[in-house]
Amino acid sequence: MNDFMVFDGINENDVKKLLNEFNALTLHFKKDATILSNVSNTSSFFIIQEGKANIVRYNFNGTKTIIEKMDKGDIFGSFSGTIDDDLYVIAASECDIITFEYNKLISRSGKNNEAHNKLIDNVLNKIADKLTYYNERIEILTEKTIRDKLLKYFGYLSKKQITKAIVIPFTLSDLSDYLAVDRSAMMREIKYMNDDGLIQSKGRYINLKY
Amino acid sequence: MNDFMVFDGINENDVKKLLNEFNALTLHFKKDATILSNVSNTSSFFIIQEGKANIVRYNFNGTKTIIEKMDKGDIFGSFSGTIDDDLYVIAASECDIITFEYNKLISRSGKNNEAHNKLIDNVLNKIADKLTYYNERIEILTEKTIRDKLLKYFGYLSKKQITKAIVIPFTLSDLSDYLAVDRSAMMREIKYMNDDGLIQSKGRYINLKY
DNA sequence: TATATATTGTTGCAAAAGCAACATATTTTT
DNA sequence: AAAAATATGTTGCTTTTGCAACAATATATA
Repeated sequence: MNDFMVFDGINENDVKKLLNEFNALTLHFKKDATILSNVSNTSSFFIIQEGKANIVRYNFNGTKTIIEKMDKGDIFGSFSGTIDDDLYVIAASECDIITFEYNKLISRSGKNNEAHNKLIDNVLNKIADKLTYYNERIEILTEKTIRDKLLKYFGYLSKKQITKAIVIPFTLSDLSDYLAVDRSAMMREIKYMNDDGLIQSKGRYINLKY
Repeated sequence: MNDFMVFDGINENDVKKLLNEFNALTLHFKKDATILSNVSNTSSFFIIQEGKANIVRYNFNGTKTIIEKMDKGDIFGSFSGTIDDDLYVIAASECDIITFEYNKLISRSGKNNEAHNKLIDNVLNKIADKLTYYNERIEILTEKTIRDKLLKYFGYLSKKQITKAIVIPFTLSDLSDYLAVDRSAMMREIKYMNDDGLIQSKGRYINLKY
């Protein structure tokens, strides 16, 4: 989701010491393996050391919904935010996951304070980033029309990519999922926006004309 | 949003000491006063000690949107999550706000460790709650039809209120805002749901029949 | 207790969006 | 390089939703 790691700013030795104190485990998963079931009930804390993972809901009708796509450096655990118990974390690629008890993170011992402080700071920042990301999505989803959703999304993207020549970072199908609209209806709207001169686009490459 | 305070589990004396160390200020605001403008750029941390406040966006066309309603015990600051700069925090009632530099919270001195640890734990939990709340809203907003949105919302509410005889905790107008749908269309759908025997409702009082 | 203000409830009509069923293009796998 | 699998692009038709403009209650304020 964001590009920093929770161990940034802590030297490698201190990271080792901390993980040791926490009785942390590093687990390896193959693609599509279940990393965690029943997300809301875990007392553990997870860090994606390497690879990708998704938070997924399996719906009663057999379909699955990707609640969140996570990358290297992302964290998850019961704080990931849900009151549902049908959520899973699934490896989206081969990945290495560090895990330890959430309590260890919070309750500090005397030693290694600097490193521990920095870690907590990083975790807070990570969660804050997650909040920002969620907030952004809510802002988009509360827009009434597909066009307004697209415009808001493009706006955010333009801000992040610091250009009006934006590139959608996933497939258009995924975009329609993200915006929670029908894909064909979204394609139609993109066409209309081209017709109206609002944008000039080809596939995932979009030029904002405003 | 949730019912615990960030100072829960810390004795009053330690709270005072901490706030002193943090150079915290307690500010009083009258209803509709601006507590904070440019939310995303603050380096301060805020706690609602008493009263209510809203995170609000003033749209270019003059309308305002309530992004989040906050109560006693809620916290806000740049972590509140937004990349926009047109957000304000407005007092929704008379209120007392505690504020100090976010840095003070993170960087721990030698003394008062127990209390400080507990505070950070509470803050993490608060933010995690916020995440849960946001996540829930996203889940609802991604439902396709108004009926599905209502059903999902009612489901969550039923879980929280531990009954099928739920009471919507705000006006139906506010509910339509929360669901991001037209109010009259929502009213119509509620009527249809009554007709279909899915629910039995009168105003904000709803009996789930499933 | 009037009066004003806010909330709930209702409806016809128009606009937007979803669905389904394709064709075409691109990417991945064998 | 073929074949298979994904992804993109398009359209007619139907359903859902939004909008606007009300009436009827309920709640707050003078």
